[in-house]
Amino acid sequence: MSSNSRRRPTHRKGRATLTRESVGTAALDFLGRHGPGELTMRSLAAELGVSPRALYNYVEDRRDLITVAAEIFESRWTPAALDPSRWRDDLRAFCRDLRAHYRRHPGMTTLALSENVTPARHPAMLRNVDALIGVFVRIGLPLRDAYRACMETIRMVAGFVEFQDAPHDRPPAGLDAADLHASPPPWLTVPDGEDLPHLRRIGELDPESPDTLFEFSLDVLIDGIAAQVR
Amino acid sequence: MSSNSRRRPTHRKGRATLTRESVGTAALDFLGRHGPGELTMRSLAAELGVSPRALYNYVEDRRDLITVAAEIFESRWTPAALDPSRWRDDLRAFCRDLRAHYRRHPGMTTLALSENVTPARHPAMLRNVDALIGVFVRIGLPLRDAYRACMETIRMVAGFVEFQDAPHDRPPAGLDAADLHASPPPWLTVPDGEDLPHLRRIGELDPESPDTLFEFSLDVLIDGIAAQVR
DNA sequence: ACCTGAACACCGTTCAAGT
DNA sequence: ACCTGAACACCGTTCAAGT
Repeated sequence: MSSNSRRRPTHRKGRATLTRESVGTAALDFLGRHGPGELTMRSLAAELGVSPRALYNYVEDRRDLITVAAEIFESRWTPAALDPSRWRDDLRAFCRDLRAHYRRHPGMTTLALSENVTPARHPAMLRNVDALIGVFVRIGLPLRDAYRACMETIRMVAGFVEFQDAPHDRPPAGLDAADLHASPPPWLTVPDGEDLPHLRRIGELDPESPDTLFEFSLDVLIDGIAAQVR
Repeated sequence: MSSNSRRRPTHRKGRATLTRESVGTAALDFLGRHGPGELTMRSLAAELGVSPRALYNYVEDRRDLITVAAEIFESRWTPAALDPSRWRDDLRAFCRDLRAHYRRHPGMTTLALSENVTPARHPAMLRNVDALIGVFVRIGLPLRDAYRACMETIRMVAGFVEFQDAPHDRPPAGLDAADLHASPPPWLTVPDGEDLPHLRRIGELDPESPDTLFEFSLDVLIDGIAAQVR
């Protein structure tokens, strides 16, 4: 009784009371605005208007903070349903949406990885994964292959965002915009004296947007998965 | 004349003279033995038997150090030639070899990414990329698709190593070995009260090795690329 | 119960000085 | 030319003390 009726105060000294979840949400939203390297206990505390020490009342340490942020990140992913009868189109839309989701917090995956945070802790994530596996089963994949295809799908999208979109969306300081939107990227410019005929010809093509590159990756993924159905 | 005949000493105080390349090599090899988070200017200097300040005579800063390490990493990748007439088998072997190469220095890609180091700086890397594009052209892909397929191939392998192999090969402290080699991983264990039929059945299958999972990814990739040939 | 401020052991980087 | 050692501004984390 008393433990239920006596509620935690919702405010303290003019600002909202911190909770484990509010701290994690703040960390996640911080990642939407700044690079992962800028997320420190001190900078987050400053943004919340408390001392760094205060955060340790809600998370165990920096690794735990990132764990909470990753969980909230997963809970915010609400994909559309997948209809097995038109799975190709639906899977394409599903992946486009997942890409947009990852892209909202660039570096989240890499950060969790570098901090040894294991993903898929949130029930919503498990439900989404289960549904994706279900579609692959329905189109005729054996259960094990359906699981593999699910992992491959998520890994492809996450890899595309981390390796392709993240550097594109948050250019490293000291590179001008023209270089960044070029395709092939400047690092594929052929050095003098090298005989690299294909790269040379690609350099002469119109630059390509990440979006059309992503569509090609989707073509490969979807056709590749379809080929596993026997 | 004199600037050529007067060579740099190869040793100093009993240890080999440092160079930009030897420092980068040391950093790369350090990544083969320790996690990326352990690679600091101070720890690397200690391993080389010099003061941290000494490294700054050869690299500009930590980011530059990682740039050099990444270049040497690329120069060490010596893939076998690809024969267009049996491109499926050759591409499979090519990717297995590339995976092994990445795996020798887990975290190299993620580290370069988090430090905003742009990849593909070494001429050897450019030659390998050009050759891979060449095979895709020879099997009938338009040049632009050949370039896309090349990027997709490398990104798939890099993503697999960083997201799948790296956590597997270097388990986070505090997880026992049994959990790690399970498939599905422990984070896909179905919580009580949740109705996730497919995940539940997958949990009952025999655990799967990363190697067979990688072969499935290769099946999807190769069949998917083949489907783009018209 | 939850906070602050000082402190500790790290880190990257720079300065001044040695040889 | 290349090094060392001290120093500075950071970081994560902990301690002791406040309210």
